[in-house]
Amino acid sequence: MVDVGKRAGVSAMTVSRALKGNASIAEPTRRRIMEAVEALGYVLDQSAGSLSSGKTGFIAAIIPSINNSNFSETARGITEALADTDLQLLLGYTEYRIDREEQLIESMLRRRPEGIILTGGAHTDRARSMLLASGIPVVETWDMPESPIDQVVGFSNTDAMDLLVTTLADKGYRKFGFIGGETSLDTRGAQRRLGFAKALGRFDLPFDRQIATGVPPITMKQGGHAISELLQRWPDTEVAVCVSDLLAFGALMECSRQGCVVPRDIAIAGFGDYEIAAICDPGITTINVDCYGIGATAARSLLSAIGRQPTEDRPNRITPTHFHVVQRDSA
Amino acid sequence: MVDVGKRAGVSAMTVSRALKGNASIAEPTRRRIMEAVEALGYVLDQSAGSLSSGKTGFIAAIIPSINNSNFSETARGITEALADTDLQLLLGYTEYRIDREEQLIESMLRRRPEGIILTGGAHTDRARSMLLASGIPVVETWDMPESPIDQVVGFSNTDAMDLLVTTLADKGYRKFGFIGGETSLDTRGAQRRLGFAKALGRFDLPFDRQIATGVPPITMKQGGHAISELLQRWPDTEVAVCVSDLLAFGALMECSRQGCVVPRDIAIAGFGDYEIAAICDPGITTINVDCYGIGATAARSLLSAIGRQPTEDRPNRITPTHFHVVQRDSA
DNA sequence: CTGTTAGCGCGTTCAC
DNA sequence: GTGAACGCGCTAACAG
Repeated sequence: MVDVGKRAGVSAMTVSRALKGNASIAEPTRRRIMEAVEALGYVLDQSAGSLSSGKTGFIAAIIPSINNSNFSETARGITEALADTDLQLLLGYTEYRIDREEQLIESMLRRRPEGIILTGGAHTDRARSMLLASGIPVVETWDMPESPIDQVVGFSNTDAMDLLVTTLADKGYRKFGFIGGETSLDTRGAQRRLGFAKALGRFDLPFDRQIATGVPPITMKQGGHAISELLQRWPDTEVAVCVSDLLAFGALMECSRQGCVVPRDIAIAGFGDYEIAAICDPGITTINVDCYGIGATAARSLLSAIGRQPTEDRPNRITPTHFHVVQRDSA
Repeated sequence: MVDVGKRAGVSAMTVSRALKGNASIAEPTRRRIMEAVEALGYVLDQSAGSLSSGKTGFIAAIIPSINNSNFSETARGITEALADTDLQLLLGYTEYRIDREEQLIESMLRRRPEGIILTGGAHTDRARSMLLASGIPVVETWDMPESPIDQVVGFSNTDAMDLLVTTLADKGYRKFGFIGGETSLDTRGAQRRLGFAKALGRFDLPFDRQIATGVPPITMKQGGHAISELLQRWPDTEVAVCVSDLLAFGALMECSRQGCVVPRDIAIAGFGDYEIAAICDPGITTINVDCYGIGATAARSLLSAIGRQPTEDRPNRITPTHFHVVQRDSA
């Protein structure tokens, strides 16, 4: 930067101001500086700038998996909301492991992000205390935690699944099966399972037809195995409710292979409203949870919290996001 | 850090050494320091550390879309390869826009990454010169560029598609259709289209049955529209070759809705070997391109280049990655 | 509008 | 095995 200054005949300070753009610089000076910058191929060193200014320009976000379009949509929402700012997204993924989340939080905190967005409300104690000690705003998403760390932008997975099952029961289904993963690792899955039981409980229907199929990430393939197992153990099941559309799709295809017609022989429902749910034949009845909106809203909340946003409306600590049933042909 | 030192009765310097772990510290001292760190919830400030040491600990990677499992697998490969190092991934996505790539490269270069991984070989001139000026190792992936910037880990999209089409022609198909996107934006798609024409040219078969369906990201839905258009314009088409499995799947489902049986009435082939290609019914014949391996190899090449890896074998500037046809029932 | 001074929080280097 | 001085490249604050 000093070199650039020399070449343009000004001090490093003036170069800094010209590059930031928000200070007043004489037009000719500015032009000379820009030319020097071009000629030297100079790019600002933000690590040094952050140290000096105390602002790193980072927002950290942690999602369970990068390879799941529900969560990557949330990441897209965050990115878009940050587009007009000079903030940069530091993205990490946990592969659904809470211990990896803790590591990730620590390594991100080392970069001194100005805010952090998490997925879910389940964290290790150490993670919680590091976040608290950091003093930066935190947004938990995709959940309605009982004891939030700071802000929340999400929905109750239990309520959402409850709504879906209630809708199906209202349509006349009585013999429900549930296909999910090992609950220990997939906290959102566990909550959905709870919603399944809760809804059926209200209808005085049994909710013991449950298949647990491996640890997250849950794959389409597991859906195929699970539906076979479900139908083998309880052949008269009327509807299989899956913890995600990916599982539902795998189940659907397995049925197709076995010559079992959906929804005539068995109905199938999913969760998440992935692209595939709308495209496959029959389309999958599911819950849409506005993944993109969760990310965009979480990012905007963070921006208000760090005073980078005109704070149109006072950001609530808890922002519930919308979800709704999408009726298609599979159930 | 000074505070931690005070609490433990040592200088900040000793704290720094204790936290890095590679220096020799008396065990009792070390324990006192660690206790103080815990008590204060202290987390190292890496921006300051980088400035001082000249190492930021960042590796930058840019992919077209986070919401495409081929590319997110590559990102996973990179992450895994970095797992045993103290390097952190700075991930960005361009939404398939070369101008966004340029912006992204600039904002990443500001963070002074120690290496950078790009997708594809098409970049703006300014992007190229910034990368060159930065002096850091660059790896281009998912392509075989004619004039590489530095290292390359990838394959020829043209050759891969050529192989697929040749395989299909060998099986007896003669009337080929092609479904892709607007070539201007999707460079890899354009190369695949070229491979399609090249292979058919060798067989003296016509390659004019081509549908272009919108700009990337190409969705499953577009596959449905495209196959309808293809069959309307050229009803006797025997096989529809799609630029990606997502398109192929959309086409497959549209056929299913129209009561058109695959592969009896029309065969369909894809590209990328996405999870869905193996699960759907019928399974999609496609090209597997080892997405994960591309990422892992690219990251390892970078590690050697920056001397963070024992450089087992001299990293070649050009590392071709493997691809192969996966035969399933759709074609 | 532009320059000067000081210091961000660490790691490097050298001394003890 | 530990401490002190110094500087990384930049920007905040204050002059002029």
